[in-house]
Amino acid sequence: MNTPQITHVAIVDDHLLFASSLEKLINSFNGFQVIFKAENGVDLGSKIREAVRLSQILLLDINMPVMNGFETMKWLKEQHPEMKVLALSMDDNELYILRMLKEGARGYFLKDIHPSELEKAMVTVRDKGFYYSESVTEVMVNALHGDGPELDPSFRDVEIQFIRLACTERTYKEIAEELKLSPKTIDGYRQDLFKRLGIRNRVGLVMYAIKHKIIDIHSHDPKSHP
Amino acid sequence: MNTPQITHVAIVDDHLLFASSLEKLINSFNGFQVIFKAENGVDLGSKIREAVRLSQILLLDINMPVMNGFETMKWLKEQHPEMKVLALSMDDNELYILRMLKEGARGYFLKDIHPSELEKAMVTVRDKGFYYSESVTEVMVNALHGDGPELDPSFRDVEIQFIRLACTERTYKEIAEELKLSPKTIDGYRQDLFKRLGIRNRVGLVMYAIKHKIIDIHSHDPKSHP
DNA sequence: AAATACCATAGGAATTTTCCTGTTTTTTCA
DNA sequence: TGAAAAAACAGGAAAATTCCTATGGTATTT
Repeated sequence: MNTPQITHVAIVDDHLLFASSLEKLINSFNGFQVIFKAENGVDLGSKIREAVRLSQILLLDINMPVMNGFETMKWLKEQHPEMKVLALSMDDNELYILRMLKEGARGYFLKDIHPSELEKAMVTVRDKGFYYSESVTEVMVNALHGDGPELDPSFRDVEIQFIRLACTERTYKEIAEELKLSPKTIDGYRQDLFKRLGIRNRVGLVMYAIKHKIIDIHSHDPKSHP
Repeated sequence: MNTPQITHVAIVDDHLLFASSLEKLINSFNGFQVIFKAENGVDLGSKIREAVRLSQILLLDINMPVMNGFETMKWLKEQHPEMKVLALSMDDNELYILRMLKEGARGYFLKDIHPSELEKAMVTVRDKGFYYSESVTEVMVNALHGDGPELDPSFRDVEIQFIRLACTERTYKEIAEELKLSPKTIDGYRQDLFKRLGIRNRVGLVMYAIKHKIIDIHSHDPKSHP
C-alpha cells in the first residue's frame, strides 16, 4: 500500500467540551483527522471560511445560538456547495432534518448515535459523498408521501422579526413602533401567519416559533432587566 | 514515585456520542479513567447504581428526557450522598444551577467550557471534594443576596395545570371548562401569577413556563393527532 | 372562638387581540 | 411599460385578555 490518504475534518459546535471530546473520538477513527474546530458562535463566519478551505468534511451542530446551523448551512450551500456537511443535532424533529437536508446536508445525526455509526457514516461520506441513516431516510420518505409535516413555510425577514417580537410581552402596537410599521400592517402579518400556520392565537404562534427554532430559548441575557 | 492512583469516573448522559467522546477526552487526562457510561435513559436507575458502586466521580448530564438530572441528583443525594457528582448542562440558567447545587452537586459545568477547565475541575474534585467555577460562585452569591431569580417559586398543582393549559391555544373560558372551575377563578390564577412572576401577559407566562421547564417543548409525539 | 389566611368567585371596565373586508402603494415581470 | 402580484395600510366590530376591587366559604392558627 502507498501513503494512506488522511481525510481532514472540521467541527463547528459552540459546545467546546463536546467539540473537543468529539475531536478525540474522530482522531481515533482510521484515516480521519480533525484539523479545525470553532470554539464559539462569535464571528463564526470567518472561521468557517477557514474550515471550508482546509477540510473535506464538516460536522455542523444546528443548535447554536449566535448563527444557527440553518443559517450557516444556507451560507455554506451558497458559498461552498461542494463541501460535505454532516448535521449534528440533539433533536429528532422532522422539520429540522428536512430543512438541513434541503439545504444540502450530506447526512443528519442525533447526538445519541453510537460512535461506530458515526465512523461508518464518515467513511461513507468520504467515499460516496453522503450518508443517510435509516431513520433519516424514513423521514424523507414520509415527506415525499406528504404525511410528514409541512416543509419550509419560508418566512420573509419582516415576518421573522415580527414572530420574534410576538414572542415577547410587547403589544402589537409596540411591535409596530419597533418595526416602524403601521399597527394595521402588523395585524396583516398576524392574520396571514395565523392562516398559513393554522393557528388560533398568539400563544400558538409562540409555540410554533419555539418548536421551529425561530426563537431560541436559552436566555443568555447577562442581567438584562432590573 | 509510587503507583499513581487512578480515579474512576462514570458518565451519565443520554447523548451517546457526547458520552463516548467525553470518555476519550477524560481518559487523556492524567490519573483519570472512565469505567462506566450510561448509554441511554432507559432503566438508568440500575445502571447508576452500578456506576456509583464503581466510580469516585460521576459526570451527570441534566438534560435527559427519561429520568432527568434533577431527579437523578435527588436520588443520588439520598442513596449515595458521598458520591462526587459534577453536573453538566447546556443551560446557564441560574435556576438549574441552584437546584443542582442545592441537591448536592459538587460542581456545575456548561458544555461549552474549555477541556482544560474540566480537567482542573476533576483534579480539584478528586482532591478537595468540590469545584465551583467563578461563574457558578457568582450565581450562588447572587442567590444569597436575593438579587438572583426567585428559587423555587413553588406552584400549586392547579396552577401548574393552568400554566400548562395557558401554553396551548385554548381560551381562558375553555381552560376553565377543562379544569371545571369558574372563568373568574381562572382569571384569579392568571392575575396572581402575573403579579408573582412579574409578567405582563400570557406570552410572558408561556415564555416563563418554557424557560423553567414547566412545559417541555420536544414534541416527541409519533404522529399523535390526525 | 376569634382572627387570619387562603381559595374560589364575581361585576365591571379598559385594553388588546382577533377577524372581516376593503383600498392604496410598491414590486415584479412578461 | 403596463398588468399582475405582493406588501402596506385601514375601518369597524366581536371576542378575549387584562386589571381593579370585592365577597363568601373554608381551613389554619392562636
